[in-house]
Amino acid sequence: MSVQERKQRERAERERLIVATARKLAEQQGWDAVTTRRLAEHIEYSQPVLYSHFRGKREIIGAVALQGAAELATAVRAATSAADGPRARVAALARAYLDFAAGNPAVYDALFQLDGGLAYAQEDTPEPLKDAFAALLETLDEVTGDGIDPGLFTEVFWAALHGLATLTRAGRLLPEDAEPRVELLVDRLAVV
Amino acid sequence: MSVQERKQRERAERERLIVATARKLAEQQGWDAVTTRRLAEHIEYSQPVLYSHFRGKREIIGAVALQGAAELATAVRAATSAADGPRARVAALARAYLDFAAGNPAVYDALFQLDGGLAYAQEDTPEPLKDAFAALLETLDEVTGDGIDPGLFTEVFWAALHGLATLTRAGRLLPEDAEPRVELLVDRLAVV
DNA sequence: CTCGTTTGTCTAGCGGTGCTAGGATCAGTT
DNA sequence: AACTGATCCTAGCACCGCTAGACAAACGAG
Repeated sequence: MSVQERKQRERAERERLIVATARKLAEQQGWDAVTTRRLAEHIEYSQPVLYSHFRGKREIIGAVALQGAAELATAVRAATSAADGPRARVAALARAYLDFAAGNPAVYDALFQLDGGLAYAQEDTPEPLKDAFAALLETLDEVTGDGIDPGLFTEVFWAALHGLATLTRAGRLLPEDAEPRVELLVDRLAVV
Repeated sequence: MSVQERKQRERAERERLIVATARKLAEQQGWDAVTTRRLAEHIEYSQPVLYSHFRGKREIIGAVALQGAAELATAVRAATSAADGPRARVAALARAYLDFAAGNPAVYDALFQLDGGLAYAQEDTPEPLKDAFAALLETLDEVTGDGIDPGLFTEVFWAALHGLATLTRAGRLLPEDAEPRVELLVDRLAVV
């Protein structure tokens, strides 16, 4: 019995190692550099071992994405809870979101840019993803305005943030004007 | 002399064929299906011929992107010029943009999602890209509001549209509520 | 303690990718 | 008619995600 437990623990530990290594590698050199061969070499196992933990590369990306969703939710909640007043909370949320995207580009890609095989906006959406959306909604609910569904408003606000994050990171927007963009977005979208 | 001209014409024709085929293939089966081998087979030449026209796959994607930018600009201008009043023009712009993204997903990917090796937001940004941005700015300029730089406002509005487009296409947002989202976005962001 | 059995891991290989070197072929010129 | 240069293709490189099958280590039973 205890033998099985030890083995299970070791397996779980190795799985964590795989995800952490994939994430580190992606953060350092981009997801293109995260090949199954390189990943296997870094964890000091052979390639097929990866497939005893995950169905394929997609699932590994998905695992990193779920980690990222949890961290994003935490970051957003930490930022909003430290701000006073609805306007300040929304601005803090926006900055926290964009900072997360800029600070963890590979994780953000895993979440929203790459195919991690995760279901979104559905019943079987994994909990961390729902919770990240909930973290946004908690604060944005305050500034939704009359007659508007808070969920819909959150979607729109989120889309705007996502657009800013991705266009900036892809070089389509210059990062210098990030702050005035946030100010404008918050001033217009949020009903205070 | 005339011989050289004919050859040049034929070369240009073949280049158009490459881009058109890449685009069609991408639109039908996604960019993943656009491999140099498949593309070469479709144009009935061998693989290396592609490399006598383009540096690599990136540049082919870039060529499709430039085509798309021109069409996007045209679509936006057509939609806005058919609408009466600033509010209606902005709403028409938003719908035209999102329709374009939904109707030409592969082209939209080439433009904003994939690496086509194009420069953005810089001096040497290709003309079609600048012009597509200009097409947005022309209409959004009217509803920017006092004290705000129209360019900055256009960036923010564009980012919001881009977010809606990409999140919807990736299954992160359900397409059913597209219209109310547009309404909300226009009502809040545009100063009429 | 020894012997099957099960479990785990690795080596080797499949079909695919983007890209390129080098030889063959064909057109235009003299 | 022979040369020359442009043009194109065959073949191959190193890499990709993924998997079959051989092998070894660890386990439980007698």
